[in-house]
Amino acid sequence: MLEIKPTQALRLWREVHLDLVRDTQADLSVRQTAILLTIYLELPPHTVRGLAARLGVTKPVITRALDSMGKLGLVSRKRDEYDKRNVVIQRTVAGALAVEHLADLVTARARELGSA
Amino acid sequence: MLEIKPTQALRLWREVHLDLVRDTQADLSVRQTAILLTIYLELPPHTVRGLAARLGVTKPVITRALDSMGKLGLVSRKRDEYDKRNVVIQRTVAGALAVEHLADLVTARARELGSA
DNA sequence: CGATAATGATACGGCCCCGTAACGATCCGG
DNA sequence: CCGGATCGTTACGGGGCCGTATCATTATCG
Repeated sequence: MLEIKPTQALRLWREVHLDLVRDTQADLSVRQTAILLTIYLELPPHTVRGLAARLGVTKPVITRALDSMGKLGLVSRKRDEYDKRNVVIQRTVAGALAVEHLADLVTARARELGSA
Repeated sequence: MLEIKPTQALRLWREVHLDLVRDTQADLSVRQTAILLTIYLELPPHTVRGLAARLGVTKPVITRALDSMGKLGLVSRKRDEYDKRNVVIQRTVAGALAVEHLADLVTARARELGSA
């Protein structure tokens, strides 16, 4: 349970987004961010279909997001050996670092907030 | 000053992003979000050049963002009558509502967070 | 005045994402 | 064994955003 006022929420959101813009690297879309965090916060295993249902989007959205985030080294894919139709999405070191970095940004900006 | 743990920060970020994905409408980019919130949180007047400098991006980025957000009715533009080179960016009712809606999302999700 | 600077907009080529529809591969039930 | 269901991927047409370079308009200053 975390108490936060509307004005604080907006300032927090803005500051972190400014940080993300300045971070030349990561320019993930809203969808990609939601996918990445779901992979790193929810219990494995993760599948394309599962993520699509979880986010309320179509499967190609997940496939493409995994393609692009895979190029960035944020996630990786592996065929499920027991049901070769499935693909298991796996975490990577780079992905874990990116998620951790995001957490740092948010907590740091939150700490700076006045009570207004 | 707002105390928030890294795990809470990530869960908050994820939940709000999931909400944004499900909100069929707004699919603003990170840059657009930063621009919108800057316009609505910082004191006017706002200019293209000022926003570009504030965000550390080039002017065309701002122009294009204003184009697309203008189509969505989130902001509007007006020539500065005292220096006709300048364009003054103005807030709109729809934009204010969108910002307020975002604040609601963040505060609501924050309130749901456990202490983990 | 005229030259220079400053502002925002536009043109271009490139890349990424979207939704729909179709596809190959794999599993499963009769 | 084979037809149908399920999985993830790919193809297609369309649209958006990017960075660089350039532009027209307006202001400034000698």
